[in-house]
Amino acid sequence: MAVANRGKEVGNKREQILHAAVEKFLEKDYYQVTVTEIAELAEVGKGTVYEYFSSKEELFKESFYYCADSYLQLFKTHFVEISSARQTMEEIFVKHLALIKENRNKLHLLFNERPQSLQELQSWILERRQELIGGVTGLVKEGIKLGEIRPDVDVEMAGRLFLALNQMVIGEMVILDNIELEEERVKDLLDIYWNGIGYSRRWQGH
Amino acid sequence: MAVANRGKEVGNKREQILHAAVEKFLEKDYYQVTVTEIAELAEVGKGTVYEYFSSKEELFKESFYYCADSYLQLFKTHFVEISSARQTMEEIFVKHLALIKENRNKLHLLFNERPQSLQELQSWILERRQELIGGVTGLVKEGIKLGEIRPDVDVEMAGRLFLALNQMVIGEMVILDNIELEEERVKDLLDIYWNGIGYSRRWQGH
Amino acid sequence: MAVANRGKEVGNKREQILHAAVEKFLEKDYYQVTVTEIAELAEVGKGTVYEYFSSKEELFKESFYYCADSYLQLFKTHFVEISSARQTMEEIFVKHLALIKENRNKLHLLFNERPQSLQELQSWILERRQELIGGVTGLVKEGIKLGEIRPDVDVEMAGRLFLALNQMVIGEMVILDNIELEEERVKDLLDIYWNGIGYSRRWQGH
Amino acid sequence: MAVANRGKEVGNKREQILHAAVEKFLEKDYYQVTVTEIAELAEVGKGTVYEYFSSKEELFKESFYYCADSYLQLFKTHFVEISSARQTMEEIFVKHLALIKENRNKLHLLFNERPQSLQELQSWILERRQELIGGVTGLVKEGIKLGEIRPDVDVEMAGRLFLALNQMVIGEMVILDNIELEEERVKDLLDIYWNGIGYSRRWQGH
DNA sequence: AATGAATGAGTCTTCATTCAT
DNA sequence: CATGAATGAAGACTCATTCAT
Repeated sequence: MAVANRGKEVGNKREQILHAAVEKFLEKDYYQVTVTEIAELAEVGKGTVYEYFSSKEELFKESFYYCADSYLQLFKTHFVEISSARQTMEEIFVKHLALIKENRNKLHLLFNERPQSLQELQSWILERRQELIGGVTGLVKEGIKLGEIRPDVDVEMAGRLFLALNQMVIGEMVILDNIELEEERVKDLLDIYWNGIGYSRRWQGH
Repeated sequence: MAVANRGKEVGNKREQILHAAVEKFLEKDYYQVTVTEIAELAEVGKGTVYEYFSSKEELFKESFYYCADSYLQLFKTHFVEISSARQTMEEIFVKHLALIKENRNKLHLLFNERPQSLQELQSWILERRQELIGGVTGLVKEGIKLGEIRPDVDVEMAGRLFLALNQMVIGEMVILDNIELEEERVKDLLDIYWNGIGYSRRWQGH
Repeated sequence: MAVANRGKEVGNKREQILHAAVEKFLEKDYYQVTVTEIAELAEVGKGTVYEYFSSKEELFKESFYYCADSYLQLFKTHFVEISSARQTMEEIFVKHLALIKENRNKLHLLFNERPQSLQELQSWILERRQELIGGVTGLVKEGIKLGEIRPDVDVEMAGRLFLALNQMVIGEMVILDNIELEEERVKDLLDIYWNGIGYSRRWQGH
Repeated sequence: MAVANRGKEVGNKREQILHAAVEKFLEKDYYQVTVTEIAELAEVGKGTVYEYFSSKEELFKESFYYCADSYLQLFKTHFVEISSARQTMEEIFVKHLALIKENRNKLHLLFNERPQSLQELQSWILERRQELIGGVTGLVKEGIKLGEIRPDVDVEMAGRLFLALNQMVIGEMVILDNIELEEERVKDLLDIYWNGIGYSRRWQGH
């Protein structure tokens, strides 16, 4: 018994269950995952799940928060002390790609079907989203201050578009996962975002 | 008359049910909508639903296809005989916005979570998506030929980004529906797409 | 239309339906046959079935009677004017075998699952059975009178056993249909019935 | 005690359900018995039935096997170490009769109509039947070796007929249950089987 | 007479949750 | 704390029967 428990901390069981839940919710729909299944994978009794989580919905929410965390962190750590908007965006973008490659699964959960009935979760997502938008919009403003971004740009739209860009990459790789985006091509996306696709004087000059 | 009506009647019942289904599926999860509920809304017997649709899954698929149709048409009608890529994109973009305003609901279904278990549906969506990507990529190529778009752009990425742009608008308006995008601001998005956000010489010249 | 109807009599529809029903009930359980199925095979509308038969149960009963008829006839025609019990039994036995070979299907219905709820049918079967038993018992009595059958035999048991013999052949061939009984071997059965299996003086004498 | 009881308890619930199922299936058709009904009779929740049996079909099969067991045992225990075929057959026959009187109900299930759709069950029955036939055929062969049975008899047919004899008794008593066979008369059947009904020299000598 | 669209009662089965041990 | 046997509400689906045309 001691051996079996080696390395396991207090609060261990809760985590076992949470991990099992995440694994299952990544694999299948909320509705297609059964509590029994999770309990089995976590190697605990079905009743034990209810010792730590009040319901299947709660368990899903916690799983979702758990998976969302690293994703949100990625952005947040870049919203402070910017020396260059362009560079920061590139960093976010590249790390984003790396994160996806590493955690393809974890992210999947974020975009899987989730029960609309979990109103609390929906609100949470909206709030986080507002935070993100606020963050990237701030980034754009900073870029304008720094003279990197043209001052007539609609800062909020620009921010939202940057998010959309990032999420597009997720869409391609995680949801549809039928494409293996190379870093090069992904950077092209950012280039388009920065320079536009239009053939202006700038390019004519070449 | 009898003959003409018989056909209509049949179509009517089927449509009644389909409309009811769409309405319900817009309101709730696939799994949270019951066939009984749909039958009641359609004001037909439960068994009648099964006269026209072989299963709940089929009913959902048909609902989805029904809602997807106008959306897909929007793009497809613009993929032929282009005189200007910029103008075409603007047209698509504006009509897209109009469509959203008119059919907020129908579109909602397209972007709602859908059960991954409906594998056939997933494939259908992927295929349609590939078509769309092909279409917009073609549009970009055309733009290059016409000298509107810079030739060094990654055409596929540019195409995908255009799609992402459009879908972003949906995301903002339909899914989150917490914002009432004005046409002006939406056009700003397209401007960013075309000219980029970067402060290049072009802007410095002003 | 005239061509399609050629050879069809009045009362035709009823027979079409009955034949279709028999065919279906031979193929599958009462409960696994649907009225729709029968109507389709009979090439009539579902409602038409109910014009001629008041219910599915009634339709089954009629099908059963129809199939039972030829079987019962076989015996009945031999219960009159007997010159030799042994010979009559052989005749019945051989014809029985022939009937089975010809109508394997029709007989199948008689032994297929039938809804116990059809009390009326159960009674009918019991009555017919009593008739048969009466008949064969009479045959045995006749045999005794004619000096062919030993007078100390329990006539009713002997009669019932003769029936069992016949039904065994059906059991082997129709229900289990995993054996192709040759006429020779079947006659051996009758021989056993007539002479017993015991090694009595009779045989010792050889 | 706890351990011993736990096992018993589990067995008990399963048996409760099985007994209830047998009772119901004896009473009515497979298709006319509902799982709810069985659960009620067993005094357990509907869901509990599915804890112990994966489906209604499975429950029926188990009920059938349960009922078939004692019947099959009866024969099997007599297929070893025979000193007299005649005596063994009599023993089987008499015990068969006793078994019927005791377990009229359980046996009923065996000879009730059963849904042909339960293919697995049909196979099982055929296999058991082959075993029985093999057994009784062996018995006949033994009888020939022992000089009790005439050597020119078709052993398989003789075996099958012996089975038919036994089943006839069931048929008369259990299925039709309109007759209360006395042991005497039943033995007469065996006598016919052994000595035949024919009036040979043997009898003329009396 | 003939039809077949419409119906809804009735079934099996699943699974989140509870609670006695 | 931990368990898992027991539960029953809920839902998809079938099909005999009816009835308007």
